Amino acid sequence: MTKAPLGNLLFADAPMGAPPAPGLCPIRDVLSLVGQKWTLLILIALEAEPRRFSALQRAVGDISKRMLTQTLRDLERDGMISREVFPTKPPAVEYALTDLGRSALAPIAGLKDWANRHHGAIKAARTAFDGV
Amino acid sequence: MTKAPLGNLLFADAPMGAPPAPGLCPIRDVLSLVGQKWTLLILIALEAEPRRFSALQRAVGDISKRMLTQTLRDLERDGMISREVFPTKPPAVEYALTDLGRSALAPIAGLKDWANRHHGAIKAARTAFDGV
DNA sequence: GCTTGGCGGTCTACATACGAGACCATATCC
DNA sequence: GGATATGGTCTCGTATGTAGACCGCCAAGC
Repeated sequence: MTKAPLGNLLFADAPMGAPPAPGLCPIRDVLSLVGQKWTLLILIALEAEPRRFSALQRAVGDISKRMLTQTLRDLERDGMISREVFPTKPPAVEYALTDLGRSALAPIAGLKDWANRHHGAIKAARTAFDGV
Repeated sequence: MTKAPLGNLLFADAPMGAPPAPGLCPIRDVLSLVGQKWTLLILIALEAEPRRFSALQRAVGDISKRMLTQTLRDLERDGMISREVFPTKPPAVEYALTDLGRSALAPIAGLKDWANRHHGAIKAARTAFDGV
């Protein structure tokens, strides 16, 4: 019973026994998105209002175009944001949160709260550990 | 006012204007831990009871000793788990969740719930996107 | 005509993260 | 002596993440 490796089920309700196929474990899937460096930042930047490519880059500040493009693609692929192209003279591209993307902000806020509450403890633990 | 790049504050309450120093942004810090491949798996494996090194490796299933060691070190450094060595003949080492580590399981559960609820939508969006 | 600058990206190069497996010292079992 | 188990470290090669230069298009300035 407990013989099936955790890696296959990843504390989700996925079937056991199978090799760790992609898409098998919800949490793993979601984390591989959320865990990326810029994902959350972009979601937050879009929370208030839709933004265009360059506006996003300016808002985030230190992200390269390459990473911005890639992260936006990933988010779009997962249905978290929408991408709309306006055929203006210099073509404008606007990105906006979808309902799915907006719904993700709630659990993320929970994580953010935890982070803010316990960040001091983490930093203290780190200092103590490194000081040894 | 909105001139300070988001990257510096990372939607947390960190002071603005400074370069993105490590440890400045709680969320970034926490995510760099949680976003690692094995971190959550190990926290989950330790949720029920403390475990020894080899027991952890067997529980997770497909993790190498190298990654197990490294992830455990990181978790210990951040005060999420404790490490206790028993001077038995073949020395035994037991890992357990600290209070801090245990407190992190709550927000993680929130994320897990969201993942389970919306994983279908994400997979559908992915299929649609890839099918284009 | 020529340059300069913004827009929305792609392409190339490097650093880090990850994975597979050898190796170590000790001790027990057969 | 050989196999097994303990808790690791070390080296190597590969996958992935990240940054920075580059590109074609168009508009404005001169």
